[in-house]
Amino acid sequence: MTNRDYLDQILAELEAISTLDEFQRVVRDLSNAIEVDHVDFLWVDAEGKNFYFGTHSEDWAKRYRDPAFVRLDPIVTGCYQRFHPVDWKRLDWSSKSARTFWSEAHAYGVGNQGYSIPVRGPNGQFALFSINHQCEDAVWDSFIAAHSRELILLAHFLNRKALEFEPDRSPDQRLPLSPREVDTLTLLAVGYSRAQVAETLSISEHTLRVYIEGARFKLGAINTTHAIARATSSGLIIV
Amino acid sequence: MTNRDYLDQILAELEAISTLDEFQRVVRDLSNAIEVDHVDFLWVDAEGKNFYFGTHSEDWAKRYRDPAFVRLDPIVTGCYQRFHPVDWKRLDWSSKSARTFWSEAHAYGVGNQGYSIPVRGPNGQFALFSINHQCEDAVWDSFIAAHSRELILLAHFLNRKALEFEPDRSPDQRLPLSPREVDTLTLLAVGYSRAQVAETLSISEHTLRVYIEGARFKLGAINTTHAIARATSSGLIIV
DNA sequence: TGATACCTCCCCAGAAATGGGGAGGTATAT
DNA sequence: ATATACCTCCCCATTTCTGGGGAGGTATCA
Repeated sequence: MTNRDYLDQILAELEAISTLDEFQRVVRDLSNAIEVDHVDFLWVDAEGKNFYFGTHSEDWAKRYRDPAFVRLDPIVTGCYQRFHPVDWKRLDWSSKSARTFWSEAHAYGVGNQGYSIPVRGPNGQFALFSINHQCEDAVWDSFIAAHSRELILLAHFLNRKALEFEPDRSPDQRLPLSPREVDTLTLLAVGYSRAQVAETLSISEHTLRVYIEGARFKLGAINTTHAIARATSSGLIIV
Repeated sequence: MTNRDYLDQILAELEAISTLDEFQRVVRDLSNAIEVDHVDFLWVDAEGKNFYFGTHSEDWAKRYRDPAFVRLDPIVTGCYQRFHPVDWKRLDWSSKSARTFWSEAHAYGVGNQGYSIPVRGPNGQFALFSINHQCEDAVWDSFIAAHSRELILLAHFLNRKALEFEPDRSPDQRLPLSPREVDTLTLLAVGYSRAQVAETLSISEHTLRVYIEGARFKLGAINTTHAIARATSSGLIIV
């Protein structure tokens, strides 16, 4: 990573990838390119399924493929609601479970320094690109200061690539909601009852039902709650 | 943008910003740095409120501050569900409303070439960084090929900065949902009725109600639908 | 050890949502 | 010009959700 052209080469290599195996290989090679002990890449798709690999041991990786386990990791939970890249030192390690997790990670060979970059996709997909190393704070801090931009770009490209492996849920393949259907769902999503929505939109409640049912059908939802969940999580309505 | 150190300088400048005015100024200066006719930055926060500025005319900008208007722009709608940066030429301009929009944009001084980069925040925040220019296709294509990485990084940093101006909705300030509450909401979000959820979780429907009400309270939601909308859009549950 | 939060169970009545079926008027696109 | 999608209105019976109130056992954190 000392030479910037090296980054260009990695990104070009990443663009060219077409299989998951190649993807894994490129990610693993990153630890040499970046010159850190470990890198890993966690990706949670729109359905909540996990996808993980890196240079850590296979035992450790296996645990990350369990969605329930992942949510125990303070690093993941710490980054999930955030946007900025995070140095692991800055996370909250005060709780007992967090410290347990940390010592367990150590046992699996995870080093003392880490830096994670969260990136997100359009339907709530979540990618976390992390680098991990064993060294002193000062060394690490200056390393991060020097390379954070390259790392961000890498995280961005890794996420983009991961998205290509997701089954297609593009908007073109969905029936688009009509304006009234969007209005209806939007108001329902902010807690209005059907009567209130009908009044707000100045239409009869009967008419309203037509929209709700239309939206349910288009979204493949079996009830209103389901429709709201689908519409919000796919960005069709904004709450 | 010919010199890469220039990018570093811009990013450093961006980091140091603390007011919206400075932010606007830096964004506008980008058109010189990147050497294009126009740049603009649209940002939709977690509540759906818009935030827009750039080098386009104030009249044009005014329209973008209306959330309803923004959703008419084929560029915005085209990027909203996507992840990759998009060249405007590749968008769907076939519909009449899209063409109307385009000719109107021209009347406001928008050039023929454009490139937009969508980036997202943890709670569904959406940023769209666009550059716009008047030139021939070949010139534009090679320009984009040369600079797409810098532009992506810029979009990323602009979004990060914009998030700093958002009122704090960090997870720390929210009451966390209990595991059972998450289970409950998750199953409701996939369309289960209360009876089905109770059966799935092997608890009584009465108990289930306690969780639903607990979750509603914590999310500040006035009914279940509202709670689902909040939970999905803030990533507390994954659908 | 005490506070706090979590999980679990129960009743009842009123309010709201759902399912199914039918129909006319208006834009817009091909 | 014709098809397609959208917007609007209406009834009835059944299922589902909501509001309010009460209570005991367990884990965790300070």
